[in-house]
Amino acid sequence: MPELPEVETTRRGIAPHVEGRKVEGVVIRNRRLRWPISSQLTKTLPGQQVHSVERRAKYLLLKMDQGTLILHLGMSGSLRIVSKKTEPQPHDHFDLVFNKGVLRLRDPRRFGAVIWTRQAVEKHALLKNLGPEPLDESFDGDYLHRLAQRRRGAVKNLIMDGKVVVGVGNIYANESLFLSGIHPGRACNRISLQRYRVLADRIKAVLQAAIQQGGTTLRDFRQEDGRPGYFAQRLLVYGKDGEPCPTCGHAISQQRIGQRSTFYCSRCQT
DNA sequence: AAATTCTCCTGAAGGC
DNA sequence: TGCCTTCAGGAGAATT
Repeated sequence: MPELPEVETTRRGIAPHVEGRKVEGVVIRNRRLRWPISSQLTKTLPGQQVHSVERRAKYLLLKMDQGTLILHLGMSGSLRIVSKKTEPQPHDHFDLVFNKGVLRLRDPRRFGAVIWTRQAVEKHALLKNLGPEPLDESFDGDYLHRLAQRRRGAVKNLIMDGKVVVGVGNIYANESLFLSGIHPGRACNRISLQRYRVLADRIKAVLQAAIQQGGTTLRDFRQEDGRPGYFAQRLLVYGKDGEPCPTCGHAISQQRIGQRSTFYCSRCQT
C-alpha cells in the first residue's frame, strides 16, 4: 500500500515523463474515487503545461499553468507511464494524455483521489493541517517528545497521525518501532526524550531505505514502469506474526492498535 | 482537544 | 469446486 516511500518512488518515476510536457487530453473512465473526479477536467487541463511534480505527505502535486492537480493513491493506487496504444486494464480510471506518452492511474479499491485546485496548494483543505515531512530536519525526537506530552494513547497512533508527522503508514510505523525497541502500544507520555530521538532517527532511516528499494509491494503497488518495489524483502516484523524475531528469535506478536494490524517482538520492544 | 468509530472499495484468503 | 464470510487499510468525517 502506498506510503511515503511508494509515493516518492512514483514521483521520481513519473517526473521525467511529464515535467515540461503539455496536457493534450484527459480520459476519465470511472469518476467514482474517494471523491468524484470532476468532469470539468477534460476541459480545464488540456493545453496546460506541467511545470513540476512534487510531493507533500502522500499527495502528488502536478503543478500546472493555472493550478495544481492533486493525486492520491489511496491504498491500492499506482501510476504508470504507458504509450497511447496501451489498452486500459480493469481499474484504470484516469489518464493524462501528453504528446508523448500517457500517465495512467490504476486503483482497484478506489480509495485514491484526483483533485484540481487553482489556489496555492499548501492552503488547500487537504494539505493545510498536515504535520512536517519526516525527512525534514524540523522533524526530530525533541519535536515528537514535545507533542507526546499531552497525549496518552499508543505511540504507534502518534507517529501515524498526519497532524504530527506525515507519510508514516502502518508498515513503516511497525518497522520503525521495532528498530527503536519501543512497544507500539506504549503510552506516548511514558517514553523518554532519548527514546524519541532514536525513534525519529529510525523513522527517517527506514523511509530512506525503502525509497532506495523502490518502495514496498505487497499486492498492488507498482513503480511507474510496472516493476514492484523491493523493500518487502527487507521487512522485519510487518506481516511476520509467529515468525522468529530477527534479533532474539522470540515469536513475533500481532495485535490490533488503532484499527490496524500491529506486529512487534514482545521481548525486544518494551 | 484527543480518542474512537465509521466509511468508502475490491480482491485475497479461509472455512465448510 | 463453489459460495460465503472475513480481512486488509489511507484518512477524512462524524461522534464521543
